[in-house]
Amino acid sequence: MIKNDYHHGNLRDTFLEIALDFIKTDDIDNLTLKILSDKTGTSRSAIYRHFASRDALIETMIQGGFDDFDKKISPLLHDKSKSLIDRFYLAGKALIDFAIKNPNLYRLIFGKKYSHIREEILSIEDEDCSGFSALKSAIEEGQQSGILKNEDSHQQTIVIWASLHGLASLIIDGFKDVEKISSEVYDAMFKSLLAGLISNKVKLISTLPFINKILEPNH
Amino acid sequence: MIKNDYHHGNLRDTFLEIALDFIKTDDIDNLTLKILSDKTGTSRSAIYRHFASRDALIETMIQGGFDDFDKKISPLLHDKSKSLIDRFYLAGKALIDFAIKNPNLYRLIFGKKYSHIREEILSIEDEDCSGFSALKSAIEEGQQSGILKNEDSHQQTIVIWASLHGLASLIIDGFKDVEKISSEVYDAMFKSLLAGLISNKVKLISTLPFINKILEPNH
DNA sequence: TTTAGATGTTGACAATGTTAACATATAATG
DNA sequence: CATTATATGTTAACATTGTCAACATCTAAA
Repeated sequence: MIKNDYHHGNLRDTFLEIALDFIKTDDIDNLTLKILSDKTGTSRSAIYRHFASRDALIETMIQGGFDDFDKKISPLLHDKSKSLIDRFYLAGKALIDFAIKNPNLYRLIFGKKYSHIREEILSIEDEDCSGFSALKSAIEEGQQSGILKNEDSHQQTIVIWASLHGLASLIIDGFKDVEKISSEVYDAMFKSLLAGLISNKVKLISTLPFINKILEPNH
Repeated sequence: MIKNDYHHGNLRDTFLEIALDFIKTDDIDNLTLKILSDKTGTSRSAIYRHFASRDALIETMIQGGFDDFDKKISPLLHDKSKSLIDRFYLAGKALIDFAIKNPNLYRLIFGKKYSHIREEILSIEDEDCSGFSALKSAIEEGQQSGILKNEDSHQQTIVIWASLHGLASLIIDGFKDVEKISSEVYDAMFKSLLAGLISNKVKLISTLPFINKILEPNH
């Protein structure tokens, strides 16, 4: 391991750590190379020995962030020890939570500016690791077991994903009215989504009291 | 009117026009003062006689853009010559259309960066002009006439708004899969939202064949 | 006609991302 | 061990950016 006055030893990882730490409290646009060099005690151009450009650093951040995101969402949808409805509820809530806890990272991952990186990741990504794919699988599972209406699963997946993404965005993008009641609104949205998804031929049971109330016949 | 070699005559409006024209095809981040000065044949600092800063220009753009947006959405929801369901459908589609036709403006208006301006506009705005308020009124109208479930109208408004905003965002923020089938997904989302909203005690009729099909009892 | 105010220019500033040329450490090779 | 190639870091410069102060010019009011 290289480590002395001249060589830092692990600059690449340190830059990434600092950058990921930075966007916990500030927007990526405000991250300058000077901040990175000051915090590492290096020169402003040292970063170019480890990343082709500032954008390349950010793209690496996105890859890591996407991984974190998938790891929080995907397992919840795959967890067969829970009912399908519960899994949907918890995964959706996890998405909102992730956005609230990491607003700048969430925006970075799902925003327009670096969408080419996201699309690249999505195209390479292992099917079962992706949160989106996991949601689609769960929906198809529900359709096969007769719990959910038998409609185009890809469209259904997008509808749900879009709804959650929209709510997350409103919450973290400065819509104060929404931010205030984010928790209740998520429950309301889940109700609405469920009503649009479930087949009315099957009676469901959830372990979450809140959800059972929704599922009652004459709600 | 001031107009000669030295004085442009209407620089302020011209700057705004150029800027609004610019974001038809490019992101606001790429709009520099040099672009504005080159296109007007003025110096790079001329803008400071009309706007306190680059941000101030952008904030003015947002005000105008928000106006345009409201003018496209609000009337559709207020148009009592159409059935409530039709109004919902058309207003939602208009929102998606606006985003697709003006992606950079849409992002500017509803993004995080200038949310303080948006919040200020929303707090001042005439209730009936705001698209959000119009949606809320329409929902309450539906609740009173028994068409819609009688739940918290503010929450319902946010749920619908968030869903549409999420779909619009996915479409314009580089999710190629969603962009491809944006039209069909909107219809699917509308179905889903409707299922979550309508009271199952009342039979509805829409003039849109697509919607009537959804409303059939055993769909 | 004089003068105040509005509007535009010039030249400078610091901050930014980036690059080329140079410096120094480590690692590989003989 | 000595030599050399490679990796890593520094320095100094560059163009671009938003911004501002000092100055210039035109319009409009007194």
